[in-house]
Amino acid sequence: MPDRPPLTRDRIVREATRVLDEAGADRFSMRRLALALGVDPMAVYRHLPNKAAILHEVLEAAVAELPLPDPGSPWQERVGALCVAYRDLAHRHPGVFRLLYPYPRPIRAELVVREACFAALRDGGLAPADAARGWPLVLNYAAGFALDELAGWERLPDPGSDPHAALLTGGDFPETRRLAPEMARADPAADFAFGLDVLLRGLAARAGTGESVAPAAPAQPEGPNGA
Amino acid sequence: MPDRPPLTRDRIVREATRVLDEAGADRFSMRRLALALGVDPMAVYRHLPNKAAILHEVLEAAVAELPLPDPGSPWQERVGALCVAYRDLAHRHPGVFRLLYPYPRPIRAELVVREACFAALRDGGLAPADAARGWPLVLNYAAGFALDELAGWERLPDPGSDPHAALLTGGDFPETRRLAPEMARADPAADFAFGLDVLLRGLAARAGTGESVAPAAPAQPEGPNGA
DNA sequence: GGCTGTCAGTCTACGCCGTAGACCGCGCGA
DNA sequence: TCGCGCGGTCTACGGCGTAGACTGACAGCC
Repeated sequence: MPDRPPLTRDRIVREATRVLDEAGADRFSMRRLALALGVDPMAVYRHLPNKAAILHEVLEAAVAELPLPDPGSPWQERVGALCVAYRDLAHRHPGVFRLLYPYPRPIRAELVVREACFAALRDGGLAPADAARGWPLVLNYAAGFALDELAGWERLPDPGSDPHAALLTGGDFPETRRLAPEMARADPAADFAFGLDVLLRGLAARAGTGESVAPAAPAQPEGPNGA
Repeated sequence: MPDRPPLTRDRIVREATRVLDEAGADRFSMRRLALALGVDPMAVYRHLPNKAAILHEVLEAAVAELPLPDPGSPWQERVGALCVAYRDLAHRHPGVFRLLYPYPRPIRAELVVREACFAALRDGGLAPADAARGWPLVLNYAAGFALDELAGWERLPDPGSDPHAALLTGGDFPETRRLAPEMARADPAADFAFGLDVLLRGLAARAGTGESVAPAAPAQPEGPNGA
């Protein structure tokens, strides 16, 4: 093993990201990672305690890549920018993103993204409780959309076609059949814009009313309520 | 191995569902399933070709459990009922649901659910293209919300607390800190209703305009919301 | 020089995993 | 009676994550 750059936590995380994106999560193994690093599988354990820790660091690093919206721009633009950032991340790191989305543990780097989202929603006039609820709403939209896109790419070929089309022949699905041409006309950008538009319209409408769904128990006499 | 009920595809799928929900996806193995069935691991292969096929059938069976909304009720109620059905499914089959959501292959049983959703959205006055786009929007909302809930339960204890709270101590997150009490007041039902409300308001507003984002070709510079 | 400790990386081995392929006993039609 | 297919079993292979012992290079100190 001549003149190989020394193993570092950073190099491991970067290489793991690459392997994950190129090979997919289920083909990612310690042995494969070590091979890519030109190193014995056990060498990695000098720097990170186990496979789970490696994956966690990969996710942290990926989320840390997310650009934050300009706090000076209007709140809708900021929410939109966050969604776009998530979608771009999914395109850049598909393997990582598929791990990230249903990931059960909290990610440190996500805090700043959340903070930006909260601030935008508050500026949009949402009551505190609704701003708190808005974050998963926005995140889930962007992430879910991106995951659908990734699944579609994976499916190939004929990217525009409806994945269920082949199954349609049996049953009785008039609406689905009617909408098939719409779905075949793949325009992810327009689709994404549609969902974002619906979300923002909904949030704006909600902010307009000034109301909030009453919390379960009136235990707490409601803190800072007015914007 | 005395007087054991005969192995059938159905029994395998049912037992696999149970094991998956109780042990989680990463502890689900052919050997564990076979043990639960009281049978040699290889016996299962007489009925289903491999592990992936078993998981696929488990997902099909789970999705087939989804109740369909009453086609006579108003469209908003129907969309809401679909979301609730997905959430209930997640509660009933957490292990399965975690597999279901980012699942890349199409599920036959989902066709009827999609059909119901399309019909509701069309009845809500959405243009065909938007009805097609609305389905993933609605599904992703319900599924994403349910996944968040599952992750929260898994995390335990102190279910109401913000998972990031412990990480907050370091940085500067005024909005997050301000909303912390809101987030600690866990009321999933109200949270779910909020998101649904936002979604339905957005969809209704969108239907009201009668407009639809133009499909790719005529290079309309931007949708109603430039990102 | 030798002695010691530390650090980076390697080697071996264990117990899991999915599943290919040979095998076995039984019931049934001929 | 025979043969055969069907349901189930056994053995084995290659790959997995990682514990634990090991090796060599180097630093500090006498």
